[in-house]
Amino acid sequence: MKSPSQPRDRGIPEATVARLPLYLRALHGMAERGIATVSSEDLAAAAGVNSAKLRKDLSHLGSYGTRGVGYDVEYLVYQISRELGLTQDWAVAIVGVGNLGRALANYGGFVSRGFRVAALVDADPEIVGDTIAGLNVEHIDELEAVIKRRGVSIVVLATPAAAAQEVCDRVIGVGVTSILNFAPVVLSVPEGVDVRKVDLSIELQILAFHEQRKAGGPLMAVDGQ
Amino acid sequence: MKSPSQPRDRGIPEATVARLPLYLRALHGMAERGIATVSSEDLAAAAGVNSAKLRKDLSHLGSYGTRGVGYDVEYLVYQISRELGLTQDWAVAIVGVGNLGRALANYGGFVSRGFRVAALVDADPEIVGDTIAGLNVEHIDELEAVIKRRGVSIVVLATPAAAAQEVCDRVIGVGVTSILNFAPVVLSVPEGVDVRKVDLSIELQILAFHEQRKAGGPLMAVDGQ
DNA sequence: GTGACTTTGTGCATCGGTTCACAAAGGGAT
DNA sequence: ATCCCTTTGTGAACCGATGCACAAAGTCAC
Ligand SMILES: NC(=O)c1ccc[n+]([C@@H]2O[C@H](COP(=O)([O-])OP(=O)(O)OC[C@H]3O[C@@H](n4cnc5c(N)ncnc54)[C@H](O)[C@@H]3O)[C@@H](O)[C@H]2O)c1
Ligand SMILES: NC(=O)c1ccc[n+]([C@@H]2O[C@H](COP(=O)([O-])OP(=O)(O)OC[C@H]3O[C@@H](n4cnc5c(N)ncnc54)[C@H](O)[C@@H]3O)[C@@H](O)[C@H]2O)c1
Repeated sequence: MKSPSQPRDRGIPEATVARLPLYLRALHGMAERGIATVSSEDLAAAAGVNSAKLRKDLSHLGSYGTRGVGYDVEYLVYQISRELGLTQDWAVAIVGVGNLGRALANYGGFVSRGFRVAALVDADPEIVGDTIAGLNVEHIDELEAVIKRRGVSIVVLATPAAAAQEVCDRVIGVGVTSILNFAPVVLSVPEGVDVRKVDLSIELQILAFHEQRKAGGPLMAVDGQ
Repeated sequence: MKSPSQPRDRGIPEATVARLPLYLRALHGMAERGIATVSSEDLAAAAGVNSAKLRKDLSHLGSYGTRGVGYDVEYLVYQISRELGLTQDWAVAIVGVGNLGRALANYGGFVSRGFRVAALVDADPEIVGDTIAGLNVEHIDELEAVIKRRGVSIVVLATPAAAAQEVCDRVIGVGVTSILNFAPVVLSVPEGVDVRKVDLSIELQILAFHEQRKAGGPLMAVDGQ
């Protein structure tokens, strides 16, 4: 059923996709330090993963290594970047310019990859019209217009939880299919829309769970229940 | 090999632990709206998961439901909170009080669960001594002293990448074993220390990957390679 | 009390992901 | 040109997580 001339699978496992940015970061560091080639062992160590996993991950993109030598750093950077879609630049809008939205807007780490903050949108008339990180904050009434005008394809939600679903619905209404959500709510979206969530509070709760285990775990049997 | 009187397994799967906070959030919302009992079906919908998964998750904590009825909301809130260690309060230190650290310090969402921001620490003499969110920013030289004095058990790292490993080593040196890392570096830590990382840029890259697939996926075959 | 109905808790098949371990591939020395 | 050494790419076993499907358990109406 499958032509043998097909070099790539065109179906990269989700777990692999999530690690590619890690490899990319490690490779960038190596490129800066003038390292030309790297073995799977070394790259895996730099990315904090097992070397067999790294090799299997990379094998999903194609056969870009040289046996006995390793991987060419520059070439691998290019291949991973292309696979992730970082060879084009992505216009991102941040909706909700409060504590968090502001921090994100001022963050330089986005631009360094192919992401460009193209719009800031808020509902508070006090904030609308301000210039933050060189961008004018636009009114939420303009949401749809701004997204279309600036060619935004990824929306970052940093509004209060109560407003998140409504904003989400509206941006989906104008064709956005990629959303990064910081509000502590489960967004309901139609098929075909990707939502990734970052929830600080959940991370802390997971840490607390393990911390409790480490500290009082074995003791807890005393209460009998 | 296993006593049947043992009510709980004392070995909750990691995937389950990661979802418990989600259930807890949904339950809190229901408690506020005066809902007394809830079925696995409804709770699962509110948390955005499959109901069989929810039931299996909860079954790891014990048998807290009533067949034919569902789960008592208040009781389940208590059981999950206890399991996650949220019945005690956790002192958190934020190291690196820049854009992001400030946003975190001002965020109310921590306190609402059992987390209390107990200390802010930075290296910049311009910032040290300032009061942010009602807390005095302390100097990084005082790091170890502050952690011990305030009983900090969870550290949030919001320094630049270059400083993260050093700060990490130092807090581990005074007994901290739970770290939430925002800096884009792989931290190397000894056995027994938990690190969770939040990396914005990785989330965007994952979204970009899928966005690219949706947009140009089938077209990409044209380049032949 | 009885029977119909609801909903939990879980055994089981399945799936995706991880890890091991090694044959195949290539480079470089002689 | 041949051999040795290094390192990749991957088959296969393993492991944890998911989801189906249903028997067991409990409620509620009468
Ligand atoms: N600050 C943090 O560290 C942090 C951490 C985790 C999660 N969060 C979550 O991120 C979100 C933002 O947090 P924050 O601390 O920046 O809150 P914030 O109150 O400082 O900012 C929210 C901003 O959203 C704007 N807004 C409100 N309704 C809007 C609407 N309908 N459309 C557009 N903008 C609207 C407000 O005017 C405000 O500027 C919240 O959901 C919060 O729970 C924040
Ligand atoms: N701001 C964001 O939205 C964002 C998003 C993703 C990741 N990050 C990461 O989070 C970290 C912080 O980002 P930011 O935007 O707040 O940067 P920032 O430069 O605004 O803040 C960093 C702070 O750390 C302090 N610092 C430097 N060295 C220190 C040391 N050795 N000990 C203690 N404090 C020290 C600095 O004085 C500064 O106040 C960075 O690693 C960044 O890559 C930030």
